[in-house]
Amino acid sequence: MSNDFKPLELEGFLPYRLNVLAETVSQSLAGIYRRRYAISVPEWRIMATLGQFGTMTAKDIGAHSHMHKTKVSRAVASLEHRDLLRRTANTRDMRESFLQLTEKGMDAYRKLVPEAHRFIEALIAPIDPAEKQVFNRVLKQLVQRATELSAELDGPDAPAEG
Amino acid sequence: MSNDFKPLELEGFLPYRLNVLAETVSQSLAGIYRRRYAISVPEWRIMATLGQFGTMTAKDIGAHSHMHKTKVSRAVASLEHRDLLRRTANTRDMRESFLQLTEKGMDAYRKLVPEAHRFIEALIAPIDPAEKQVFNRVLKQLVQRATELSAELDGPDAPAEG
DNA sequence: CGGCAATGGTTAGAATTGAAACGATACACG
DNA sequence: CGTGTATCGTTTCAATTCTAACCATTGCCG
Repeated sequence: MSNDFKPLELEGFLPYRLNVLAETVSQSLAGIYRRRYAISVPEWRIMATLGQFGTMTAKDIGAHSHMHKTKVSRAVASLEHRDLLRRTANTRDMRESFLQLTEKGMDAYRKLVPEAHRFIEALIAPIDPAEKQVFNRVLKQLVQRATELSAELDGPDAPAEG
Repeated sequence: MSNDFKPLELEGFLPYRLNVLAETVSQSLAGIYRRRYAISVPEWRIMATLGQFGTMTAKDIGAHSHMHKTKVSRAVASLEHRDLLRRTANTRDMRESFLQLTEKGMDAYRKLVPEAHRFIEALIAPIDPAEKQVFNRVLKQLVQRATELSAELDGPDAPAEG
């Protein structure tokens, strides 16, 4: 067992840094949604998904927006309650229903999207375009790699040692 | 009113992507801490901070590790309860105390750190070294910019405009 | 000194979240 | 058909986390 102990600095530790960045960005942006439309992050994700695809089931929304089904369920209920979203029964399969934005929901969506774009612009303004591209590419690679690792570590193993 | 509506795709939306990455990475890594030592993320952050600096107050830990004081308070209590951390009164100011890892805490720390390093290695293995550097630089820029934006949006404003 | 605001840290209460249990529907298969 | 299993979505319960209130102590200033 090697005793060459490589120290760890939290502020340079990638998972920590990613969390801090994600949280800071999320908080700022969520503040915009919330202050102007009282929309939460889960609700925003649903609106973004429906705004993009028109009509979807709760399950598909969850898969696309990376959200747990209970989170989707609750956010959908909240949006429906506020007339931002409408359910339509799927007569072919009564377990699920089709979800879409109402006219009011579309209005909100059409106002939110440009604000989101502006926010992103402000965020990445100082980044060099070439580096931005690299960043995007690496980000994508990391997501893929993290997903693989997650599957590896989660699936097998777990021999409750110690 | 301009109708040139730039669509938004969630899967390409930076805040969303950052959240998904941070969460995936965090989950995987947290699984390692938890399975082997029953240590949570807040607890890990505290151990990492104390492992790096030796002795600190709860307030300083919070500042350094970007955690809310209640989170620090509870995680410290849990670590203390398990003899991984020790408090020492500050006789100069009885409101705070000095915190440090116990010998047992240091042992755990010394085992955790190499595992964390291995995890990071596995995570960034496929990334080109040059691009890795760029990624790091951009990541740092984004954190700074997000912090600025956060302060701007949070501090002033909020004139509840239509 | 003596009051009073500020600070470090804990505790209480409310909100958010995920796991597990559940109800309803659909599908497979004898 | 009729029974058993899988699936969609909701609800319930427990854990985590934030906001606020709080306690003890310190520092400021008259």
